[in-house]
Amino acid sequence: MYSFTEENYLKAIYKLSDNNGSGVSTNSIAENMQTKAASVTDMIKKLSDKKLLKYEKYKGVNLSQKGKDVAIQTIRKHRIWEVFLHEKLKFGWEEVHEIAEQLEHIQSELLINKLDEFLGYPTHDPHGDPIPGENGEFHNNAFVSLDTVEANKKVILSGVINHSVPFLQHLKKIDLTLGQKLMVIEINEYDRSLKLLLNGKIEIFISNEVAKNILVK
Amino acid sequence: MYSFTEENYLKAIYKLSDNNGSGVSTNSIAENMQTKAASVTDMIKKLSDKKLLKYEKYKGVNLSQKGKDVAIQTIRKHRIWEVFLHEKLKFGWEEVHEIAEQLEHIQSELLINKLDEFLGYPTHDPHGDPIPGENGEFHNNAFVSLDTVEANKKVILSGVINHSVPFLQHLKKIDLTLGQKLMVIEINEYDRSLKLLLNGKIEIFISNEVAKNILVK
DNA sequence: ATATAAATTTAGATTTGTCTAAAATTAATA
DNA sequence: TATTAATTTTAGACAAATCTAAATTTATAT
Ligand SMILES: [Mn+2]
Ligand SMILES: [Mn+2]
Ligand SMILES: [Mn+2]
Ligand SMILES: [Mn+2]
Repeated sequence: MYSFTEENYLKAIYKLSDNNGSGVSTNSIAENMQTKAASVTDMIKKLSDKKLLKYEKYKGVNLSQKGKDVAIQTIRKHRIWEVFLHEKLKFGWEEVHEIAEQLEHIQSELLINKLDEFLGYPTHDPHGDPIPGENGEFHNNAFVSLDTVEANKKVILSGVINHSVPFLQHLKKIDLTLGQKLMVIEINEYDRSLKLLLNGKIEIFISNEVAKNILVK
Repeated sequence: MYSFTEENYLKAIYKLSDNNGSGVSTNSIAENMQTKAASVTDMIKKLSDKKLLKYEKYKGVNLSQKGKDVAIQTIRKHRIWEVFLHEKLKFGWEEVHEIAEQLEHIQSELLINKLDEFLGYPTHDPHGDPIPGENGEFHNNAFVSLDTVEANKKVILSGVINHSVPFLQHLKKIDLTLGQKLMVIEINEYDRSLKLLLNGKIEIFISNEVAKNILVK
């Protein structure tokens, strides 16, 4: 139905939309897609012709309902594939994104629904991001970032805000993985760094910078 | 590394090669790929420049070792994905090919090897075709077509020669599925049609045309 | 051996997606 | 407000893959 490139543009524009009604700028899309502004202008003209977004010269773009639908379905496919790669094929959570970038463009609704069933209808991907349903509905995840959690409360590591490979590798290195049970046992007032208890056993220290980027429930 | 189109051309040429040293003709490639001869000429020039095949004007093409390697790895990916779709996602054997045509182009050696491991290193795809190993080695399957099997010998349905969707749907309709235990209990001399016993229970009749296209072991 | 037919290649165009450099518009600043 | 700066769009080109129509080469038939 839609090309790889079209799906990637729609996904990028969707992620850059703040729902403030303000159009997404050409430059921000170009930066996000690692391409040039001129290429973006060319492409948004095509997407506009196909009624996937509304485009006003020099004013940026806004996705139409149709455009949002395609973007959300692409995100759904991406995140379901990430779950498969992590849960079934045992890829690290820092490895799944790149491969899912390819798999998200496979065209078969039946495939993604059967895969969803095979995985037991997961609600979140390995980074803690919610997986939209078949009809595009998002259920809000009530995750909070670890730096806001009070001391001596048991929580479960459920996601990350920073998705970068270096950050994910760092978490892996200090044994902070998805599903990990943990408790804040000390909060240093000075720099808001934390002492954590993992699985009721090991104690580790993390900086506030790291804590801000960890989601727990 | 190589584009979808390049992989598809190499796969088609590989399948059309008879190993007689005789070049694969432009027209046969065009027919196989559902494209025009002129497009084939354009593409084989590019593949020749990349040393993936040897091309002599008006004389057809022969894959180089490099070209064969790419073709075989693409076939490997295709067949492993078919096993996944059939075994894990419960797609019918008439449905897997089309989706595998897309999945075979996903680029990640690690992915296909982890998938291979996840599936328990399958040796054959859902149509009974052998899956080449990581280094391209084919192990010969010793399957025989059902019309050559003598009466009262127990065999297992292990593959098909005709891969067409209508043929596979017909087999499904008459309960002939992969792994089915069966025995020839009567061979009609007149038209070489067969009476079969399925799972030691049900008796069915099949024509010689059907029997010729079924592989058993 | 010539003529006709079939297969193959070339010439020239098209579509998709990209780019650089230049022009036009909008935003920022003095 | 006038000038400069930043953003965005256009113009023109390019690579990949495809096509149609015409030219060329090879095969077949008289
Ligand atoms: Mn991702
Ligand atoms: Mn993710
Ligand atoms: Mn197949
Ligand atoms: Mn197959």
